[in-house]
Amino acid sequence: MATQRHYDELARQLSAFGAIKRDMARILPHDCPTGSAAVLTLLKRYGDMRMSKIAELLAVDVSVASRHVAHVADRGWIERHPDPADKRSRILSLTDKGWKQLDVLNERSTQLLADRLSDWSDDEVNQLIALMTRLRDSFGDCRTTTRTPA
Amino acid sequence: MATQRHYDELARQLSAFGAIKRDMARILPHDCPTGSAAVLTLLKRYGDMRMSKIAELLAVDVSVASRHVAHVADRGWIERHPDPADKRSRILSLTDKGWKQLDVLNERSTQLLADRLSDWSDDEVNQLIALMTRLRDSFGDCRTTTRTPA
DNA sequence: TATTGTTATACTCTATAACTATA
DNA sequence: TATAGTTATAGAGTATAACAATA
Repeated sequence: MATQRHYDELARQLSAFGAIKRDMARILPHDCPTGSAAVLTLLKRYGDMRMSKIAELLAVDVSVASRHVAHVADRGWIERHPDPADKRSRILSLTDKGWKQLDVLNERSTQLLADRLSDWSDDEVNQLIALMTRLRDSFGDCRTTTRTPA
Repeated sequence: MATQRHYDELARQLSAFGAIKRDMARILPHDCPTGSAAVLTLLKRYGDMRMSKIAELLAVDVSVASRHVAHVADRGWIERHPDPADKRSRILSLTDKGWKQLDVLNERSTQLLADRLSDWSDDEVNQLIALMTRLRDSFGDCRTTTRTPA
């Protein structure tokens, strides 16, 4: 349990983090915005999956995931195969073009981070990753939170 | 200098952080979106300042800051006084209504964080804040980064 | 009836560019 | 001529709700 002062500071850091995300977004090819990149990255990391799983991992509504997926499918980076076990569902999988696109993304993000984090040690990066992971866990499935009225 | 694997993981955490920010946004009054809340919070923290300073602290373009500021000014939460020393400029300051709005924001965000971070120690929160602050410093003024073409 | 996924609509945030007023 | 700030426009991300197809 932390103090009020800490909450203020954390809220401020969270708010200011947008600038970092925008910095990362600026290096993306302009036909591959952050939503598309996120879909490709998840498929690379976790393998084939269905729409609903993508939405869960992105922590967005299924309708949002559907849009991002449609965009990368239009570019030929993934394919949507009907699930034999449930014809309502579609299984997403990376194409060869998708893997090539991932190489581009990977090269660019690595270059950016190598530049920005040139004076960070392995250990520091590990600590940050660990704490960020824990924070995400603590927030859990955020989408269920009820919006407070004015 | 960290390894490729670390970069991947950090990029993933950064991407997934949006869910946390959206969770925080959901508790806001609907006439006070994140941009407005950020302006009020900065004025509370750093005191009166001009437009350009707000934009710098938010790490957004001045046009964006101008919109957020106009919104909170329309609600009567801040006032824009002409700067006697430079009539092009305007100095922003919180009104009594603004301070009351900040009380509301503070209560809500504290409640949310107290819930989400109930099992975090003071020390852990401090570590996270320190590392996030350092990360922001490492990225510096992100807005100058050149966009890469497709 | 319930669930998977798509689409239409609306809102927030953001950057670029054109513009006004002042330095 | 350069700078502070405003506004119009456009693009990306998101959520809600209505809908189609299938379970």
